[in-house]
Amino acid sequence: MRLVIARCSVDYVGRLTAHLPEAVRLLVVKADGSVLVHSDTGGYKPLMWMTPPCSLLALDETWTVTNKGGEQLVISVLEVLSDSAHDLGTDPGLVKDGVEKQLQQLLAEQCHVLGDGWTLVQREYFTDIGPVDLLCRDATGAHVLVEIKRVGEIDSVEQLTRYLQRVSTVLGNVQGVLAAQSFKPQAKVLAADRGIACVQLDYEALKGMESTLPTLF
Amino acid sequence: MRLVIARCSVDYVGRLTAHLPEAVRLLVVKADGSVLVHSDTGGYKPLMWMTPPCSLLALDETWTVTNKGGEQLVISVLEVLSDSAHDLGTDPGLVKDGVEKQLQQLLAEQCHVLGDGWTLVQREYFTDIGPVDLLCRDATGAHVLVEIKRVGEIDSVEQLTRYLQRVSTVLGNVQGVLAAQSFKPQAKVLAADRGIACVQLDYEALKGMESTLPTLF
DNA sequence: GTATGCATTTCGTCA
DNA sequence: TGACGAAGTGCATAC
Repeated sequence: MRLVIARCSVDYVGRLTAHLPEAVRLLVVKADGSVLVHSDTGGYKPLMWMTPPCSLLALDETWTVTNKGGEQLVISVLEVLSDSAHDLGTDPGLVKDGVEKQLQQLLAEQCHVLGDGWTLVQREYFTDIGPVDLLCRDATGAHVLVEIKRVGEIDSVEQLTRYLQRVSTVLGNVQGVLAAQSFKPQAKVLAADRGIACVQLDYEALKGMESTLPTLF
Repeated sequence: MRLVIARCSVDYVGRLTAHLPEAVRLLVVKADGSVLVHSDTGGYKPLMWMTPPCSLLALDETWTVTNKGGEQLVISVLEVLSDSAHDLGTDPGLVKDGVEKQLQQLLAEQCHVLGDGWTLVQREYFTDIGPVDLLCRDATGAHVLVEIKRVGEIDSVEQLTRYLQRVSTVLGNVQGVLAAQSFKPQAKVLAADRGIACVQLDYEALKGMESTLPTLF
């Protein structure tokens, strides 16, 4: 990894065209060839960048980073204030505890929180337009499709609507439930309009109940 | 901006929990307090990060970055290989040439490319569920709603469908057109099913015609 | 390789 | 400030 602090101007020509006027910035050249241009504010996102695979050609003060798609990042390095290289080795990668996946698993184990007497038929129930998070039966034995999100938005309602239409040709009349930790107002309105129930999830409560589950058996 | 190359392990507890085993990485502390942890591969996105506003507390080998929302990034700095600070000053920010906005403007000026004799009624036609990109009339004087995207996807069809339903109560029968530079196959299928036309846009041609327009008058 | 859906999405705009 | 939509979205995974 090469780190350069330099006064520079940058131009990007690709999916859009963009220009950075002359200023002092951090240039990061990673081992995989990717290049990041960072300023001292606005965390996370580089001002400009090129994702791998790409190649860097440095001729005098002009660095040109080119992509397979023909996108180009042209950096005019006007003054180098610092330039260092470091060998970091390969990164073991991160271990993360998913969000929606975990919600899905917790709800699969505890789908009674969606309604009394509800039972799980199948998790990741597959249709020809994609997998439904949960297929359940309510206390009367009727099928219910459950879509799980961290935030319930209008797209989630549309998605579930498509699943319901698709599945109804196989299972007959099927109810829909959108389960999420929070909901956007428009999503609630549209869901109500479509006859889809919105169930608010309490992540901590679900986790808490899960941890007590093993002791129950 | 402070740049540290260090052997470290990192933990994030917040919207999810994640862990990075010990390895050599780049730590970036920006002037606004934000912290980035980068490895030598996988451009653009940090392995872990904290976006501003946040505060960094460095006690011995343990750096703790805390967020207003209570999210925490805990970095165990085991060995410092390099540590430098640089004053970058404020960045003038970037100038970018929009994509969808520009497509919208170009089409507003040249909506005849959508169909012979078509005229623009209004750009950003406002409904109570959001603005429609273009409201036009075709050669017969019938109203047409135009939704413009860079890539036409299934969501675009759903969005336009909602607009059509909403607007039809005001303007009577209204046709819909989805205009984009490219289309996902499923979007085309759904659009056909909904009676919505898909028009493929040639960005370069639109720009070219625009540049010639002034000379025509 | 293309298509689909998630993301600690991030980031802007606007009511 | 909150909601909503776009992003050079990036990114993993399933087909």
